[in-house]
Amino acid sequence: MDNDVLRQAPLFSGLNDDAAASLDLSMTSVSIRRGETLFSEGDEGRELFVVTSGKVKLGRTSPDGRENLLAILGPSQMFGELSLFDPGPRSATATAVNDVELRSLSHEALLPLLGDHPDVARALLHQLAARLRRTNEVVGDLVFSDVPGRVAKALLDLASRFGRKADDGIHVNHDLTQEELAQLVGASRETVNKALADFSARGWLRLEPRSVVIMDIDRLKRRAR
Amino acid sequence: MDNDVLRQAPLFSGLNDDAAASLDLSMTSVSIRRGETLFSEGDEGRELFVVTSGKVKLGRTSPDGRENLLAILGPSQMFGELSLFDPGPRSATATAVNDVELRSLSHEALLPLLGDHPDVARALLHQLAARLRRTNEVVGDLVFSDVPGRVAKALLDLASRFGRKADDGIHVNHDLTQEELAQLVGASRETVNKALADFSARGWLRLEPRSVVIMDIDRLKRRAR
DNA sequence: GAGAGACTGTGACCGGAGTTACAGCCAAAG
DNA sequence: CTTTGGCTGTAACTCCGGTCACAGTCTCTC
Repeated sequence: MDNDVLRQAPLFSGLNDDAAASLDLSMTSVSIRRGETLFSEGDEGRELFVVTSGKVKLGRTSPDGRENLLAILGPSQMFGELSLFDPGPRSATATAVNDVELRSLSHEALLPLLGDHPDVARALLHQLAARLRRTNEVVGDLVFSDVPGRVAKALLDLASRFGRKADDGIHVNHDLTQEELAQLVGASRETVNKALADFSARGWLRLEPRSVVIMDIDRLKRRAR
Repeated sequence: MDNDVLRQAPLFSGLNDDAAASLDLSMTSVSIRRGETLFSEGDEGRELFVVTSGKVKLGRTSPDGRENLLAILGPSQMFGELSLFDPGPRSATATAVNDVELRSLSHEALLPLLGDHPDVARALLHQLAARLRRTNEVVGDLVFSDVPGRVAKALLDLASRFGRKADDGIHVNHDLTQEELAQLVGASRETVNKALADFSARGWLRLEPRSVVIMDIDRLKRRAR
């Protein structure tokens, strides 16, 4: 198995090398380009995906066409498993944020693993529990925090996953438009723009297209909670 | 095993009678009264609970003391499993809404089951996936719906779980104060009261203390989405 | 059955954030 | 190079819903 990124995915965490290699063989590769969608809300589909490179956004659309992003997923992260454990149509749409490489695993290939490798079951339960915790926190933020607070929090989350330290600050190439960032925090594009402009005016960060450089992470953290 | 309610809990769904009976033996009973709390956010604790009678609310408190309810749980429902699969302090506070009977299962007693009974693992994955789906929907509602819409939706949910059909409508004894209902939908008590008063004025429902009678469920459904 | 405390019902006020409306800007396409 | 379309930056206007402030009602205790 030639892929470190894949090996770090929670799905593989309980497997020895042999089992991992054999699981890898039963997966297939997919690649999609920025803006293309992998599956849509309402689709049938029983595969699970692991990102090997690039970023994917998971979103839902309201009856009147507005969109809300549930998550931005990067390398090693898994998605699409809900329709697998809780059979039913896909509950969100998966779209490439930039060019993306994925590995996909079918329902049929995964189920036997659960019996043979209890550690896989445990890893998946762990994964879902962690996601549920995180989502509960998002609910709390929507209820308690104002938009600038949620923007700050989203930036910190993106920074922790995609940020790279440099002399002039933490470079976060999130690849998201402000529109997408707004959908991620559940606010309008304009309001998010003003929050960012404000943070920038205070010297907490520098704005760049589809990217920010965080210069004062402590202030940002304080604004977030 | 003398308890049908327990037998319907997802935790037991993959077990034969013997296995269920033996699992039951390793659980202990707990009972608490209205207002008492079972565990609090931040506590250590590695047990999982199943409600056998009554209702429990799961809530989180913001730094400045405001509260948000994640769920109202009734008979056969399970909670507290997050700290079990994703070790860490409890992420919510569990409080009795009325007098409650519970069965509790420790970490140590559950883990071996996962290996021995793959169906249990599958049932739990199913359960968590369903919860995650539901929670994602709550996020969508917070972003897209106004307060009356969320109130309508909450009432419909409570009705589907605790409602009883009668000649004059669906009686929903939710046992929640309007304050608690407000915390459940993420709004202020006053705004929720006004939404309820409005629904009542339109003849969609009748208000009773800690309870409502839904008279026009279709209108309510239309208002909800 | 009187008083206290909790819950419900309503109004006045005000601020945060959505909506609308443009004006730059940049990158890709021709 | 120019044009076009997508993205970013700002301002004016409006309104939903939170806060504050009471009044009315119900229930439980003494």
